[in-house]
Amino acid sequence: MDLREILQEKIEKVIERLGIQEKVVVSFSNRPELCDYQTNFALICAKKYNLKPFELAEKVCNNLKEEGYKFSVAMPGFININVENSVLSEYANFVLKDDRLGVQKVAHPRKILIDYGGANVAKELHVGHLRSPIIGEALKRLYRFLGDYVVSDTHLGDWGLQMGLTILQLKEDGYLDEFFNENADYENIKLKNVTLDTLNEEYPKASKRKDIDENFKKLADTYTLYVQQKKEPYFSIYKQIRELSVEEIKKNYSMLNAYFDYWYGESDADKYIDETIKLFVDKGLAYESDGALVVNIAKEGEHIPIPKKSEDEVQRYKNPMPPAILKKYNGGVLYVTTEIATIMMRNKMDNFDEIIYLTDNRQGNHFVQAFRCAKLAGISPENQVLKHISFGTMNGKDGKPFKTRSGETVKLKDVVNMLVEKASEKLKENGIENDRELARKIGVGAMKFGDLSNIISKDYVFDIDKFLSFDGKTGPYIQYTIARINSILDKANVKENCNLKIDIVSEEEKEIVLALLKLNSAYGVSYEDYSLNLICSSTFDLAKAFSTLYNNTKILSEKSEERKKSLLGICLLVKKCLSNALTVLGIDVVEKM
RNA sequence: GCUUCCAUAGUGAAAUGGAUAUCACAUAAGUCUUCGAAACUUAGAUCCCGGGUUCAAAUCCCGGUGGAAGCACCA
Repeated sequence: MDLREILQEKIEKVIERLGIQEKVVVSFSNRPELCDYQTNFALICAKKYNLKPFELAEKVCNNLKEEGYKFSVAMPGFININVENSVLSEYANFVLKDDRLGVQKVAHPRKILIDYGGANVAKELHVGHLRSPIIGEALKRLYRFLGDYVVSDTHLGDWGLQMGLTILQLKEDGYLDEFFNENADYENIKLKNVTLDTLNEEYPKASKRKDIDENFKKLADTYTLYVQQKKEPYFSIYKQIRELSVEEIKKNYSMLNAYFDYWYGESDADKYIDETIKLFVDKGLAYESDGALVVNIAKEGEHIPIPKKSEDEVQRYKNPMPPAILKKYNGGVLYVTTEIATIMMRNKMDNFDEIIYLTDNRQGNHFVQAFRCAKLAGISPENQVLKHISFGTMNGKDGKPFKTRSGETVKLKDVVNMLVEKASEKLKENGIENDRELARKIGVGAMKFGDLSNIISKDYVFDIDKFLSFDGKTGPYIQYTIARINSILDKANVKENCNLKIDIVSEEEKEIVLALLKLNSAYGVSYEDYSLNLICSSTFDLAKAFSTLYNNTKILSEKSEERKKSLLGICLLVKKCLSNALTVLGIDVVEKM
C-alpha cells in the first residue's frame, strides 16, 4: 500500500479515458503548505496532445473524484493533491500491523554478491578501511530488506607483494631462522615472537624500503612469487601470517557491525588464475609486451598516442586506457588478474545477477580494466551487472585525509576507541556509567550515520563532535527518540500486541505519517540508486516530526482513552519504523541511553 | 600533458528537469519550562563564472576558473 502508486494508477486511468496514454509520476510536494503530493505530468505531455498544460490539468482534475483525496490545479499546470486524515489513519494502522512496516519487496529480486571490506593481511586496518564496511553492510541490509538474495565477501588482500615484503623483512630481522634451516619441518613450526604488533612494524618498514632499495624490491618480488607458487617455507610462513591477521580483522569488523558470509581472499582465486590466463590466450586476447602478458581493452577512440614533441618525452595518450597486465615480467600475477580470476570463481560458485564492489574512488581504472577483461573473455555473462561503487575519502577537519596530529595514519581500532570514549562521556551526563557496549553502539552508530548521510562518492569531513551531538541530524538523536518512546510505552504498559488504533487528528500527527510515507519510499529510491543518504535524512525527518508532537502533547496524561490509545499507537509505530531504518543502516538500536 | 570526479547560506550537507532552493550546526532575536529541556518561531544564498537546450535548469550540453584523484609490471 503505497499512496503514491495508488494515486498514479488512479490518474493514469482517468487520463486514459481522456485518450491520453502517459506514465504519470506523482511525487511528494515541495510546497507542503499547498499540498501533500503533486504531479507535473500535464506540463510534460500537454504539447504532445495539442493542449495547454493548465487546460489539460484542469480537465484531468475535473474527472478525478476520489474519496479521501482533494485535487486542485495550480499555474502553469501542476496538479496538487491533498490527502485527508482518514486515509493517513488507515495507512498508519496498516503499517502498525504489517510485518514489513508497509515496505514492499521488489518485483524482481536479484541475486547479488557484494564485495566490501578491503582488509589487507599484514596491514592493520586504518581509517581508510572504514567506509567500505559501513556502506557495504548498509547496502547489503537494504537489498535483503527489499527481497534480494545477497551474499557478502570480504575479499582479503592476501596474495600480493605485501606478503613478499613482510616475509623478507621478518627474515632479515631474524624472526624466521627456524624456517630457513635445512631439514625444517615447515608444517609443524610455529611462528615465534611474531604478533600483530610485529607485523604492524615490519610491513611499513619493508614498504618504505622497497621504494629506495631496488634489490630489496626484487627479492620481495621473488618471495611473492614463491608464495604464489606455494614454495616452502614461504607458503607455510604466509599461511601463519594470514591466520594471525584474519582473527584481528574479524574483531575489527564486528565492532562496526559488519559481517561477511565469505572470508575468501585473493589467494582463493589463485586456483583459477591459470584457467583465466589460458582463456585469454586461447581466445587470442592476450599478447606479450615488454615481457609481460597483456590484454588490450581499449575501445575505439581510446588510448590514442599523442605525438611526442621530443625524443626523450614519455609517450602520452588521448583517452588513456592502458592494456591490462595479466602476467608480469617474472611470471607473477597482479591485482587485475586476481580480480578477473575472482569473478571466475564467483561465477562458478553461483549465478549472480550482479556483483557489487565497494572501494575508494582511486580504483576506478582498475575495475574498468577488470570488468572489460571479464566481459571480453566471457568470464562474466553478458547480462551480469558488474558494478563498482566508489566512495570518497574521509577527511579531517582540515579537508585533508584524516591523520593523527603527528601525521600518521589513524588505526581503525583507535577511531572506534575514540568514539566509544566520547559516547561514554555523554552517557555519564545521563547517569549511565561503565557500559562500554552501549557506548560502542552509540559511538559507532554516530559515525555510521554521519558517514551514510553523505553522498557515497564524495569526500566528507570526519567530525566526531558533530557526529556524536545529541542535537541535530545525527545517529544519537534517532536512538534517543526511540529511547524516549520506550520510556513512554513502558509507563503506559504498552505491549507489542496491544490493541491500539491510530486516528490522525492534528497537523503534527499528519506530519508524522507523511514523514513515514517518505521514509518508506526512500528505501525504493536508495535501492535503485545504490545510495543511502536519503534513508538517513528521511529517518531523521520522521524522528523530528515525532519530537514535535512529543513536545507539544502530553501523551500519558491524556484524558480521553481513545485519543491516548491513538497517540500510543503513533509512538509504537514511530519506534518500529525508526528501529527498522537504523537496522537497515547497520546501526544498533538501544533501549535506553 | 591526458582522463575521471567535484564546486550550493558562516560551516557541513540535500534537492526523478518543476512552483518561493531544503536540512542540520553555528550566530542573532523571541517563545515554551515538559511523559527524559535533544521543543518551537523569525532572520540570512549572485546554487563558481559565461554561453546554449527547454514552457521550465542547481540539475542536461559547450567553454572557462578552482579543487581532489588516477595515468601498465603496488594493491
